[in-house]
Amino acid sequence: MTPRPSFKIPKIPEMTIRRLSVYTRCLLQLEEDGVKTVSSEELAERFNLNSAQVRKDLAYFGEFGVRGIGYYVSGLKAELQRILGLDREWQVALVGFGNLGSALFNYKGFAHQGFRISVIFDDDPQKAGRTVDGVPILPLRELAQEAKGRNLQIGIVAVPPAAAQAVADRLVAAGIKAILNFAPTRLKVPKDVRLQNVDLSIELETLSFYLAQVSR
Amino acid sequence: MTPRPSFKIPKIPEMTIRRLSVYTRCLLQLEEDGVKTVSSEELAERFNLNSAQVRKDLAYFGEFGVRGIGYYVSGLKAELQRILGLDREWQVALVGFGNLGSALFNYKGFAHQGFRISVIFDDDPQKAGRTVDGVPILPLRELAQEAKGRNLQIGIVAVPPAAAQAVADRLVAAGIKAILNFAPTRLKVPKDVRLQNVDLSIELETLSFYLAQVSR
DNA sequence: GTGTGATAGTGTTCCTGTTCACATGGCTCC
DNA sequence: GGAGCCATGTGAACAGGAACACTATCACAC
Ligand SMILES: NC(=O)c1ccc[n+]([C@@H]2O[C@H](COP(=O)([O-])OP(=O)(O)OC[C@H]3O[C@@H](n4cnc5c(N)ncnc54)[C@H](O)[C@@H]3O)[C@@H](O)[C@H]2O)c1
Ligand SMILES: NC(=O)c1ccc[n+]([C@@H]2O[C@H](COP(=O)([O-])OP(=O)(O)OC[C@H]3O[C@@H](n4cnc5c(N)ncnc54)[C@H](O)[C@@H]3O)[C@@H](O)[C@H]2O)c1
Repeated sequence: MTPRPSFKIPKIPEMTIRRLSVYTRCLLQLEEDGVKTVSSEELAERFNLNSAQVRKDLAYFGEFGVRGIGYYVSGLKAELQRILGLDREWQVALVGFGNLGSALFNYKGFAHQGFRISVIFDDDPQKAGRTVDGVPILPLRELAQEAKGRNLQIGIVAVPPAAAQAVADRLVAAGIKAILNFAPTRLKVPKDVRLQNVDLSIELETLSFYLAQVSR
Repeated sequence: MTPRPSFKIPKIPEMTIRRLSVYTRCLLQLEEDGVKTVSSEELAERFNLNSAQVRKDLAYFGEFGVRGIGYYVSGLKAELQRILGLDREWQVALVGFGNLGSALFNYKGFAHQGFRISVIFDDDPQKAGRTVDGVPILPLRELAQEAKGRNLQIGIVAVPPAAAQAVADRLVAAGIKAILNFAPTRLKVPKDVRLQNVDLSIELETLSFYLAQVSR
């Protein structure tokens, strides 16, 4: 019944994955600083969370630690990068090259982690046809053929809310299995497509809720 | 002991607040479409979640519904906006006017929800001193005095990771109680300051984890 | 005014994720 | 080579949020 490979994966909590990401970043820093080993306790206090949490998160994927010592920084870093799929390059399609889309494109941090925006789609005739930093901007209708030719694996949706579902449908139809959505819309996608939403309004409204509470 | 007003607030789950935000957006749409009432069931299926969830979320704050009918769209919308603090205008300070900062500034959606970016801080001498759309860009050192004069309540951190903690410290020192952080850094702030992080690397890495899993 | 149907509100159960606590087991030093 | 150390890995307790199922309540029809 499960579409997952059968050999393992005892169901990993979503939050664990997010923390792995954070640990990885921390390990990169530690490695740079020349630190060789780190304990779950040390790692935990940097993010003020529980050391058992850290151990449990890591133990989902294997026994990376050494009792009495801790974890070897570069070994663990490599393991986590492999687990998170950061040991390879992902081809990313950016859809929507407006305010947000261009900010994302110009941000160099993603490329360092192996996320390569190799093509941009935008239906604005002023933009489509141009090239930025050697990356072509194409009309959305060319998505299907480009997806295959470029082996696109991740789609970023940075178009206005009204266009978001249509764009997502196209991405899905093109065989893309992972979508990062910035539009404030609840997109419908098939179960085998992983959807991650970033909704800045929610973040701001959480803040204003808090402020409204304390100022009442 | 609790700094919260004593009359109510039986501890609201974080996720409830985030959902209120989503409900509000949906209600705005429904109102626009001329829909007068909506049931918890209808509301729930739009986000594929449970109708009991919706009712419980709303019941934390009062009895807004009418049994046998559902919720009156515009009444509920107004209530939720009040609860989320969207019935007033918040003064927002944007720190860092680079790729991301300018995308956020140019986005008009926030202003409609009452979040007004009334001043920008950036230490780049090429930027500081200028004005964009009537909003001044100032060096960070002027934060303290501006915070009082402009009654700044929310700070957005959009500077490089290395500068983020220093900026956050300044925001805190200036009396700002709510911070939205885009830098991939775990900021340390006092307990009475509400911190909301948006970490796009985590979102992308969650996607690549998923892709790496299924392709194994 | 009363009956009926529909839906909100809520106590309880269930389940997932977090924390605790301890036994396990590799490393080091004598 | 054995003893002691010390941080890991993990089963069990705990907590908090989500789902369920039931009861109370309201609108409306007759
Ligand atoms: N900019 C921000 O800071 C910000 C903040 C929060 C949310 N968002 C959301 O992110 C999304 C993008 O925001 P933005 O500010 O970049 O908007 P924008 O209007 O600046 O850019 C949208 C781009 O999408 C393109 N586009 C429109 N329809 C398209 C289609 N069907 N196919 C291909 N391209 C299409 C447009 O040509 C334009 O270039 C929006 O959904 C917005 O709500 C943005
Ligand atoms: N742009 C993106 O899409 C993106 C994506 C993910 C994360 N981020 C994060 O968001 C933050 C901003 O990214 P960006 O791409 O806009 O960077 P950027 O370099 O384009 O802009 C940073 C701005 O901050 C200003 N600044 C630097 N130090 C400052 C200080 N001490 N005080 C005041 N201003 C200062 C700089 O002058 C510059 O204008 C970074 O932390 C980055 O990691 C950005």
